[in-house]
Amino acid sequence: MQNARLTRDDVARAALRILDELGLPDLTMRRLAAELNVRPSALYWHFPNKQTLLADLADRIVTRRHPAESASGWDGRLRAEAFVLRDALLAYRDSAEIVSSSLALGLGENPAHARLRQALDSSPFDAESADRAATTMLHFLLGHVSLEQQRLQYDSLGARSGEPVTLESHEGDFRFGVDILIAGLRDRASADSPAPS
Amino acid sequence: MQNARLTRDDVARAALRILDELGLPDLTMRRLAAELNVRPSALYWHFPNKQTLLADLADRIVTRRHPAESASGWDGRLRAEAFVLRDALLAYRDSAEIVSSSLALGLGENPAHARLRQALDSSPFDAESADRAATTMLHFLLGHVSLEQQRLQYDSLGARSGEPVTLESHEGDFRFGVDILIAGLRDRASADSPAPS
DNA sequence: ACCTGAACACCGTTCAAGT
DNA sequence: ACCTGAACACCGTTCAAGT
Repeated sequence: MQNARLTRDDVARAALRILDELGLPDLTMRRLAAELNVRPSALYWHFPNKQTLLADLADRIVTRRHPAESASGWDGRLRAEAFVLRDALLAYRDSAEIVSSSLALGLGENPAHARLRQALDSSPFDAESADRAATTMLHFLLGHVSLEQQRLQYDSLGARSGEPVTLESHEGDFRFGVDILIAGLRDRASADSPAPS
Repeated sequence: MQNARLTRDDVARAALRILDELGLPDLTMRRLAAELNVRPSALYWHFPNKQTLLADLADRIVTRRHPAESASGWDGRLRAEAFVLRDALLAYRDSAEIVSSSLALGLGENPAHARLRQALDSSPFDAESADRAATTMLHFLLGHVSLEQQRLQYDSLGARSGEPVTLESHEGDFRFGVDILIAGLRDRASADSPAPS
């Protein structure tokens, strides 16, 4: 049972395992070290601190699924990207919270934003508006999935008042938000480009 | 210098003071107790735990400013409510994060959601759509202000790459999102009610 | 009713020293 | 280069006991 040398990758992957087995609150440096048969201080050779590790996880979670290519038009692509991102987030417990806080800390360019932004490259919006549109979508998306994941955990834990809150209802809520946003963007696009007045 | 008996209200108000003087990370039960010249365990007579205290703060922050009445139409009211909520949040440091996590924990009906929802009472949407619309707006709003507050703190702390990020640019981003959302809702409202096809 | 004292069971992080 | 040992400076929470 000799331990092979640890790589940065080993650490991140073990962290992801703990994350969706036990959830974010139980993803402590000490727990992670124990999982890797190593003393906690060893982790600080591979990552300068916990925040950096979490940012790395956020990247891995978001990058896992690749962009949807088939959709047509900037609106179709933006919509497809939003759904793919939601799927990617739903694959790991508490992922939305991790991505949100990494976004807030602003460590590097956020890949989730970059992908939504890219879908808008073929749109009639100027760079500033495209950025804002991507940000608006991202905020809605993270807020929605964050809440969805918390509800799932609460429900599985038993105690919840009233309705069971089905998966379909969550997807319906999500579709509603995405559709509203895209309809609003289409409206602005047609107001901006053909009639500068 | 005799200490008068502590009330629940005293605790909450001291917490709010610490919050916008030092920020959420420094709002610990031990620091709060010290501020009130009391031992940490004393706080647990007034609040069962820290989460409940934070939920109480979230309520106070959101309820501080009262709803805008003057706007006309459900869209005008929704827009006004969104701007008032943003103002209320900007009045306290890290408030968006507190409101978000209280929302996630789902302690009681969220007052922020209730106010956005109320603005939609006069809209043509059915109850489910109105709920979804309010939720969508809330997610965007909290995500936006959360990021805005983090950026403000980062900038004031010095180290930041590139642009200074002005207050106006944040307000522009916010207006953009709100306008897109409302345009999308108007679009759906006119598609739903007059032409069922 | 309201609070203290003292403990329990934890955290993230640093850093000299080992191999 | 990679890790241990040991410490530092903290957390939230509980609960018997005091007043």
